[in-house]
Amino acid sequence: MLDIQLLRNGREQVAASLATRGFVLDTHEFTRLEAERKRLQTYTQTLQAQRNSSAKAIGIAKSRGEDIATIMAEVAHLGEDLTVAESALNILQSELNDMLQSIPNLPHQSVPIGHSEADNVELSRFGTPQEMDFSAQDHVDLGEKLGLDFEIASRMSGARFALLRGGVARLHRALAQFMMDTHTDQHGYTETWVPYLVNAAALRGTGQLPKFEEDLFCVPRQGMDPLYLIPTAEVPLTNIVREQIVPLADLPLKFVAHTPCFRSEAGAYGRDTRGMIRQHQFDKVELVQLVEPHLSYDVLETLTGHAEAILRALGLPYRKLALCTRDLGFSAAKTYDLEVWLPAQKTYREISSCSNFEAFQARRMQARFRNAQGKTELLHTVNGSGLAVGRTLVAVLENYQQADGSVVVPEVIRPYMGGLERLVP
RNA sequence: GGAGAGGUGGCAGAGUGGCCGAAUGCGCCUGACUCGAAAUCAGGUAUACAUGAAUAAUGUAUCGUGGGUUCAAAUCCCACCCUCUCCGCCA
Repeated sequence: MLDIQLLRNGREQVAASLATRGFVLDTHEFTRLEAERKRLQTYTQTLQAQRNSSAKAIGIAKSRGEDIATIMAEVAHLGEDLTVAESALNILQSELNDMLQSIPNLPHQSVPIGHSEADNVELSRFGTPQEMDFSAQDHVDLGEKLGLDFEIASRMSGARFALLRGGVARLHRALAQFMMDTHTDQHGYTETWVPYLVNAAALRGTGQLPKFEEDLFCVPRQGMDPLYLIPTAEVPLTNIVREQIVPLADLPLKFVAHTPCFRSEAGAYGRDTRGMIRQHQFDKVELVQLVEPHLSYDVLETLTGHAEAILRALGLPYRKLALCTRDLGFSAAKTYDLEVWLPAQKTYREISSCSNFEAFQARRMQARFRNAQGKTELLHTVNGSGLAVGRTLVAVLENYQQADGSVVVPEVIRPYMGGLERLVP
């Protein structure tokens, strides 16, 4: 959520900034709602002040045993007027709030302006795609003989699910373990285990609601509010500080969690239908940092570096992109994507997304810290995948495949595989 | 699932209809005393919003959440959420 002061004082600049990401801000509607709000709020508060002073006067008069009939007559009409004014104000404030909740974050000044994902800017590359003297198989063909099964999964769950068995299942687990160990032991994150079902308020806090309900799996409950399956551990990890005032000495807070993620992929019909690239359920290791505002852009760099460290350790070729304004997610002010090389597709595919949200999520969650002056101030939130485990499995299978259809286990993963060096069909 | 108890400021803990945004204690901040500290004494110490140039002033809201009763609600009524204790069930 944007600071409403920003909208009041700099409507046109805000609108111009939002336009670069393809969002049209209805400034007329905002101005209209604001004017109406101001009028109603001032009026309501005047009535409330009247009610309070009359009530006080009645209390005093009564305790002195004076006659209160005159004062009572004065306030006779007040209750009704107040009810009308309060409910009108409530309606208006929730309209204003709905509008505010639906406005995406402002892009940081360093974000390249662009009109589509083609305008994302490649910043760096690591590694060189391996020359193969045979034609590379994709992970579906390759994995079929190694325990990767889509057919069985689709029979029990439908499209966009996978079932792993044997060596591939173990490799998947080993990759996640390696990531968790690296981030806790070497990068200083606190291992965290979190709920996989969260309420609507938590999702509003990070920005998945109210606009993106169709992307989520909802679990209805008899007589209770529904819960949602988390689309990413960002939601529970970031909401750790919801409605908290964190002491300065505790910052930065650094959390890492390995969780399943659930996405309906409602808008992705026909995209990436083959293989494990786009699934309703996938595992991800997520990094979240909660930091002081002046540090958040430095932290975005180091956090992205933590994700890169995994790719480097695994020896997977990748590139780093700065997303352009149009490609930015709803809550993000700036995002780096890491894309891993997939030899069968002969292309780079997203495997991590690292973003600075500035105070956008913190304002929605009321997540604050006490600064050196003792004043409360909104935190900045920064997060990134470190990494998407399913896609990492795909990348390892495809990049480490051999002519005979076997797959070499990356060296750093072997200790997690009981020393196994190779997956053999 | 059954029975009971309870949710008040950074913390502890009073407050059962009216000068209660809330006693008192602890903590914290400022000052006095002191060479300095401790102890002691005095004062201060929530958040958000509105009007506003304002970190001025004034007003409004907030005692788990949402409704209701009333001129007036932390206090009375209803619903819900959460926590704790005991019993049952259970990975």
